[in-house]
Amino acid sequence: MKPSIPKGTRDFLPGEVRRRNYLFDVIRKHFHRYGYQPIETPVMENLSTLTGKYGEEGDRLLFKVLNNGDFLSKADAQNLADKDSNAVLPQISKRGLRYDLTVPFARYVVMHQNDLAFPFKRYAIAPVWRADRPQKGRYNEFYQCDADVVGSDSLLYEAELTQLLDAVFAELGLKAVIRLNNRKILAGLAEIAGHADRMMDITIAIDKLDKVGEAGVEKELLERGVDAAAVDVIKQFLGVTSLDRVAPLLADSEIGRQGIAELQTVFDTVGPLTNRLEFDVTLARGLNYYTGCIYEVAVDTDAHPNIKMGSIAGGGRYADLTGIFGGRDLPGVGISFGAERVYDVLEELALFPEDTSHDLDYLIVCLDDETLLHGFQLLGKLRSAGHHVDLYPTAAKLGKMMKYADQRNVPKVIIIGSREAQSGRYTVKDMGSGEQEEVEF
RNA sequence: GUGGUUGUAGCUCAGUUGGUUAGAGCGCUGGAUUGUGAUUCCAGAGGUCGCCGGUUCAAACCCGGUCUUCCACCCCA
Repeated sequence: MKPSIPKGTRDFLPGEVRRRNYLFDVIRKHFHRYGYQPIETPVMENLSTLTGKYGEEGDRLLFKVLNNGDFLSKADAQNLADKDSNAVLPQISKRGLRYDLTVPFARYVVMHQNDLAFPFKRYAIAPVWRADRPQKGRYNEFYQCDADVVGSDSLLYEAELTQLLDAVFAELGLKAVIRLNNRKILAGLAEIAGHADRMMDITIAIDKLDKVGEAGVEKELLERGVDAAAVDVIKQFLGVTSLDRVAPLLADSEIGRQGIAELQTVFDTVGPLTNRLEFDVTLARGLNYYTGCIYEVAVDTDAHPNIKMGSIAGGGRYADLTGIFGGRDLPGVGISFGAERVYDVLEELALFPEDTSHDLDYLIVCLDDETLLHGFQLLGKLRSAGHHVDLYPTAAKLGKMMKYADQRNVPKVIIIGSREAQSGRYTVKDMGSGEQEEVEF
């Protein structure tokens, strides 16, 4: 049988894992520096925890785990006969793989609220699963790197998370654009347009501006049942890129003014950044639990032209996530790095540091059985001194061993023959330059 | 979930209107070189043409199904 792995999943070679770890380490370091604490939750949650939190579309993309045992005997015979998947599903599956890290976090906060000090700041770097159709930069299993804080509605956290996003991309050497908006501005926009109840339809449509253009947005709005007069109002907002200019448009909306004020506070407090920070009224973000500021980060195509990649990080504030699980209604705000996409971009731009290309400092090779034992002893000595060292385990032909060293990308090879074993002066070859010198350890 | 696309050696890909024995480059193995990889030269091994079925005297090639890849939607990191 031919081995394979499920669609949308991947194996990683050692070099890829080193580069991924570098990326995770950078992100983790900054999470830690900003005072976020690590937590862990199961990869499986009860399906009841997950369903209904991501909208109808999200429910479809949840991976369901089949119950154990004779699960079909407990399913309703009529539902089975009708092949009614939706009706049978809850009878045969009570668990599912997590779809993101935020909803499990909300569940976690409610379950452990008496053990946590609020505001509670946590981070998690872990895989999530979505039964989406795979594309480039889009997998069924992928890692998210989340930092969230619950238990405070201070806008300083919005500013802090903006700084955190900025700091991570600055260290990675990736020029990014951090785009900011506020759901309250979108609510205000919908209100001004006379469709306060249609905010979702409106935001989904205007979110596509950069993709389909103004005419495309107009078409989509009309298709979604927004009348022509409202479309004209909405169009006024589309080209606006500054808060000052959008404020007068929202003067008659209480919630709109609130959104403006919140964003203004964030812009005023965030301080100097390495990357660009922009207000973008067309930024919507799908997850419907966001209620306040929303973030999205993209590669800065001025600095890195030819990079085609969707958003590489995102986040936002949610007012009522824990309420769903019956806890105190704690406000929260968080961000998430799309590790896979950031990885792909770093790879494409060759931004990974050189030292992620190898794992060893030295490889020891020995020319005969007598010196092999000598090599093994040197191996232990160098390892004790903190070096990353490996030994070729037999006395093979030197050419073969050098080739192995080359494949493992070892920077230096220590060659031990009878000459070296006797003198204690080892021949060390620099694989980059090809030069050799004699060294005593 | 909808529509399309891809699959041939370890990798990247050729392969004519269906016609004998399916090729190349890189990689791999061995040798030139029993103390030198990456560079040079020589030789060799390696393929159920994704899988299942159908059409045909004959299928890598045509048809159906299925899996996979990538793309556009939907949605999203």
